[in-house]
Amino acid sequence: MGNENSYKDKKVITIGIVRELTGLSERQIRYYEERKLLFPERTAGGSRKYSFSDVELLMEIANQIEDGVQTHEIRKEMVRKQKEITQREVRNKMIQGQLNAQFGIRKP
Amino acid sequence: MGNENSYKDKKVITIGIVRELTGLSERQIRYYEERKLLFPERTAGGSRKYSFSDVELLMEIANQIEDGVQTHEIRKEMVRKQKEITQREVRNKMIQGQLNAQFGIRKP
DNA sequence: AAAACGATGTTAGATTTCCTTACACAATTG
DNA sequence: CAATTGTGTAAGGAAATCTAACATCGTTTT
Repeated sequence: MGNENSYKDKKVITIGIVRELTGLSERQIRYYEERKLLFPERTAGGSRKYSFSDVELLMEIANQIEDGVQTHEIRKEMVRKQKEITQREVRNKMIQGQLNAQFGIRKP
Repeated sequence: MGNENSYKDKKVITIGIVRELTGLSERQIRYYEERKLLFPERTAGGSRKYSFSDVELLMEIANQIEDGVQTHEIRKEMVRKQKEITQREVRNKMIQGQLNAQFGIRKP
């Protein structure tokens, strides 16, 4: 269940490299953060750190922007998708709870 | 055959992050490069860029050093292993060539 | 023993990278 | 028309990185 996605999601890439990888300007990258489309971490000194997932996300964002979609719309869709995922997880957890109640608890 | 290793081998991590990830000092990281144990790329401005593979390699190096192995020995072993791999590849390529010669060429 | 080597720390000064804030402006939206 | 959106650019400062050099100290070689 836990992903061996250790690399893809690790926040280790500075904004300059992200610029190189995506072709976006630093201004754009920071702006999309301001619009709450992605959430880089920070070094102790305050520099942003991104993951490969972030890079991929940025490229998708860039495509949507190019198609005339506004950041606000992009965000709405992202939140919607995330809610879906979270709800599925909650449901699964509940089902798991039921199963544990029925079969998981053995008398000693 | 080609690895979907797009992330692991991509050189995108600056030395400060590598320091955090490995616990080594920047001095050490640069020194091991001087001893030809790893080969970061550079940004346009000259900053070093490492991959996750490099980070893993650095941790292995750190272990060996701790065991009293010298960089020179580490390098010899690395070269040996690499030669092995290369030779296997050459062999495979030759075999592939033979197979193509026998079966790959069809008359039209 | 003296000299050389190996591994690492530290310092210094220069350069690069990154940060925030602010202003500008064109295009789109309400 | 007023507000919002998306982006560029500039300024000034702080953080991160670079190279080169010198210092230390343990180990190896001569």
